[in-house]
Amino acid sequence: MKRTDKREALIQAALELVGERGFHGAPVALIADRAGVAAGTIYRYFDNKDSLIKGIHAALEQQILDAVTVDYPENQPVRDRFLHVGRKLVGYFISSPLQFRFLEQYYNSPYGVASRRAKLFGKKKKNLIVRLFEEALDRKLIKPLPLPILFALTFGPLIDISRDHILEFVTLNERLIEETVEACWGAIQRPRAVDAQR
Amino acid sequence: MKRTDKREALIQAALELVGERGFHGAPVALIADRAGVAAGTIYRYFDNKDSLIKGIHAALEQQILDAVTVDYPENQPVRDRFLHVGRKLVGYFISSPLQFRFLEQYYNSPYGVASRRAKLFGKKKKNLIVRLFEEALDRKLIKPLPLPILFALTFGPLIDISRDHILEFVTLNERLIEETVEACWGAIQRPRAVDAQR
Amino acid sequence: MKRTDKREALIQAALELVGERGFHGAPVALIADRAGVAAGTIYRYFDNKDSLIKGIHAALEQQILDAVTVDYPENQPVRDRFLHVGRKLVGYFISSPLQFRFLEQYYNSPYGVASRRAKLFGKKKKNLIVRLFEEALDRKLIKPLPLPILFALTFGPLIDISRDHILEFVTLNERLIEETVEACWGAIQRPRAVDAQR
Amino acid sequence: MKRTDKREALIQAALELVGERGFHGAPVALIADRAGVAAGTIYRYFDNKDSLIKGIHAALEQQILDAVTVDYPENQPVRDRFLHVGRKLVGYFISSPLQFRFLEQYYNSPYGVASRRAKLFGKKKKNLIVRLFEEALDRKLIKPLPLPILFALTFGPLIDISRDHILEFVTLNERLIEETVEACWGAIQRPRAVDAQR
DNA sequence: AATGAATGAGCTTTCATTCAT
DNA sequence: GATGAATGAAAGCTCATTCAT
Repeated sequence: MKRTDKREALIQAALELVGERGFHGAPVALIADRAGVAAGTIYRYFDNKDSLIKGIHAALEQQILDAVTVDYPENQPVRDRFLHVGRKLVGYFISSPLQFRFLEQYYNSPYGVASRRAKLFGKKKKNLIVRLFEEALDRKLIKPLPLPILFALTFGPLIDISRDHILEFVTLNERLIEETVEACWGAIQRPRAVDAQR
Repeated sequence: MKRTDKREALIQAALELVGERGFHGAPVALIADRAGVAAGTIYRYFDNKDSLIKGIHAALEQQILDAVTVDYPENQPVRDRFLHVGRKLVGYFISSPLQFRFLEQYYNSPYGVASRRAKLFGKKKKNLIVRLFEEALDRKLIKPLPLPILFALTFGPLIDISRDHILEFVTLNERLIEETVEACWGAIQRPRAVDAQR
Repeated sequence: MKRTDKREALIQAALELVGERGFHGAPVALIADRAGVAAGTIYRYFDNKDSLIKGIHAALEQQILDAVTVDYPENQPVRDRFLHVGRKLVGYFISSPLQFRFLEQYYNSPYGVASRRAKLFGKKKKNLIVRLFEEALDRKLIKPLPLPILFALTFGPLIDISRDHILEFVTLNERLIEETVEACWGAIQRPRAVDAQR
Repeated sequence: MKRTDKREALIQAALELVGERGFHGAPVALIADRAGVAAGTIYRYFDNKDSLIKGIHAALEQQILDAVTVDYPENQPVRDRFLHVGRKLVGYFISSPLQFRFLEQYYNSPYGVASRRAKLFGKKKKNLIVRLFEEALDRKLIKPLPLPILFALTFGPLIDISRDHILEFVTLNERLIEETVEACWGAIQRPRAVDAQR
C-alpha cells in the first residue's frame, strides 16, 4: 500500500465510521482498524484526530464545490443558474450519503462550531452562490431579504429532502427534485408586478 | 425538595449544560452538581444518562406542541393556520435558545438517530400539522408533494433562520419572521388557476 | 479504608515506586495498584499525576523542616546550631531512604526544574538556614563567600554521604556523621588570626 | 559521512538534546533528525537507546579524565595535585554545561543507577584520584575518613558550585574557584599538631 | 548501509455507573 | 431515599524498535 493509499484509507474509514455511527462511534483505534493500519499510523498522516476530521471536511467541501461547478451555466439567466446549483447539490448529497451524514455530524459537533459560519459552503463556493444571489438582488429578481434568510429558504429545504431521501422517508426522483428546487425559487422569487399581486 | 422537583432540577441542569456546552460538556457529575443533588441520585429518576437525555427531548417536544397550540385559530383558513404555526414555532425557538440548541445536539447524535423519524414534532403535534397539511392537499391549496418535502419546504427554513438568529448571523424581527413564514407558504402554495399560469 | 487513608496510601505508593524505580517506573496504574485502589481513584485525590508528585514533594519538605527544627538550640553559639542542622539533616536522610531517593529523582526531573531554586529547603527552613549563615557572616565567623558556595561546601557533602550510606558505599555511624559535619564547618570556618596562618 | 562521523553525530545530537531538554525531550526520532540520519540508522551504531546513552556517558567520563590529566603536576606536593584536580574539574564543568547537565540527568535516572557506583569517575581516573587520596592518607596529610566521605567533602561541593554557576545562582571566577577548592582541601586536611590547636 | 513508514504496547485521564453507608 | 467515593473500561496520543525497500 502506498503512502497516499493509506491516507485515503484512513479518510475513507473515518468517513464511514462517523457517517454510520457518529463521532462517538469512531475512536482512532477503530478507524485505524478499518483502514487496515495500526493506531499509531494515523499520526504519521495527521497531527491528531481533529486534524483528520477537519481534513475530511475540507475534502468534502471541495467535492461539493466541484459538483456544483460542473456544467455551471455561467451565461444563462439567474433562475437557470439557481436551479442548476440546487439540482447539483441535491444530486451530490443523495449520491454520497456517507459524505452527507458526515457533514451533518461535523456541523453539529465541537469540530464544526468554528466553521459553522461557512456552513455547507466553502469560500470559493460561497462566493459563487453569494454572487448569484447578489446579482439576483440587484436585478430585483428575488425578495429583498437578508442573505441568511434567502439561504434558509433555498438550501435549507434541499438539505432536508436530501436527508429524508437518505433516511428513506421519501424517495426522490428527478421530477421531485426539480419541483422542490423550483419551489425554493418560488419562495424567494419577487412577485411579478401589479397583475400578479391582484 | 420533592421528588418531582429533583427530576425537574436534573432536567433543567442537563438542558442548560447540553445547550451551553454540547453533550461533551455535560457529564453526569456536572449535571448532578448543577441540579444540587448527588451523582448517584440521577439513577433514581432515570435508568441511565440516555434516559435523562431522552426525557428532556420528550419534555421539549411537549413544550413546542404547547407553544404552537396556544391561540391556534382552529376555524380560520388553512393559510392562516399555517402562518400561525410557523410564527409560533420561530417564536418559541428564538425565545428558547437553550432548548433549541439542545434539540440540535439531540437530533445530531446517537441519541437522536432513532427518534429522527419524529423530527421536531411529537405524535400529537405531528397530527395537528399533518391534519393541516392533509386538509390543504385535499382542498388543492398546496402542491401535491410528499409530506416530507412539504415539511422540508416549510419547517426547514424556519429552523434555519431560528438558528441563524441565535447564532447572530441575522437579527430577526416580526416583519422578517412574517415575510419568511409567508415565503414558506409561497413555496408550497398551489399556483392559482389559469391567470397565474399564463 | 477512610478517605485520608487512601490519600496516604497513594502518596506512600508513589513515594516507594519513584524512590525504588524512578519516575519512569511509576505509572499511575502501578501507583494505584500498589495503593490498593483503582487507577481512576487517584483523580479524586489529586488533580493529575503532577499534582500527586508535587504533593509528595511538599510533604517531604515539611518533614525535613520539622526534623531540623526539633531541639534546635536557638540560643547556643552559631557553630552548635550549624552542627545541629547538619546532624539532623543527615539523620533524616539516612532514616528515610525512600524519601531521600524520591527527592533526588524530583530535583532531577521536569517536575523539579521549577523548584530547584528552593533546593532541599522550603521557604521557612531556608530562612532558618539563611539566618544562621547571615549571622555567621556578620560576626565574621565564616569565610565571606556567596551563599550558594557556602551551601555547596556544607550541605553538598552531607547529601552525598547520605546517598552513599543509602547505596551502601559507606556505613555511617554517629562518629562519622559528627566528623563529617565538623569537617563541613571546618571548610567554611574563618581561619583564626595570625597564629593559624603561620 | 564516514561511519565514525555518524556515530559522533548521534552522540552529539543526543548529548545536546538531553542536556537541553532532559531525557523526556530526547526521543530517538529527534536525535536522529538532529544528527542528520534516519531513525533506524541509530540501531546500526547502538544496540538500543540505552546503549547510546551509555555510550555518551562513557565518552564524557573519558573527557573528564582527559581534562583532569592535562598538566597534572605528578611530582608536586599532594596538596598541589589536589588543587589541580579540583580546579580542572570545575573548569571542565562550567565550560561544558551541556555535558554537565547530561551527567546530572544520567546519574539521576534508571540509566545511571547501575553506574552510580562509578560516580563521576571512570576506572582510570578513579585510580588517579584514589591513588592521590591514598597517598595523602598514608602520609597522614588528611583526616582518616572512608574514601566516599573524603570524596563527598571535596568533589561534592565542586559539583554543586558548578551546577549553581550553570544555573546562574552564582557567578564563579578564578578567585572564587580557588577559594572553594582550597576550602575543600581545608575540610579534609589533617589539623596540624599542637600549635594549631591552641 | 541506510532509510523511514509502520507498529503496538504503554501512557495519562475521563466518566457513566455502582453500592456501602 | 440519597449520597458520593470508587470503579475500570475506554479514550487519544507517544515513541522505541523493526524491517521491506
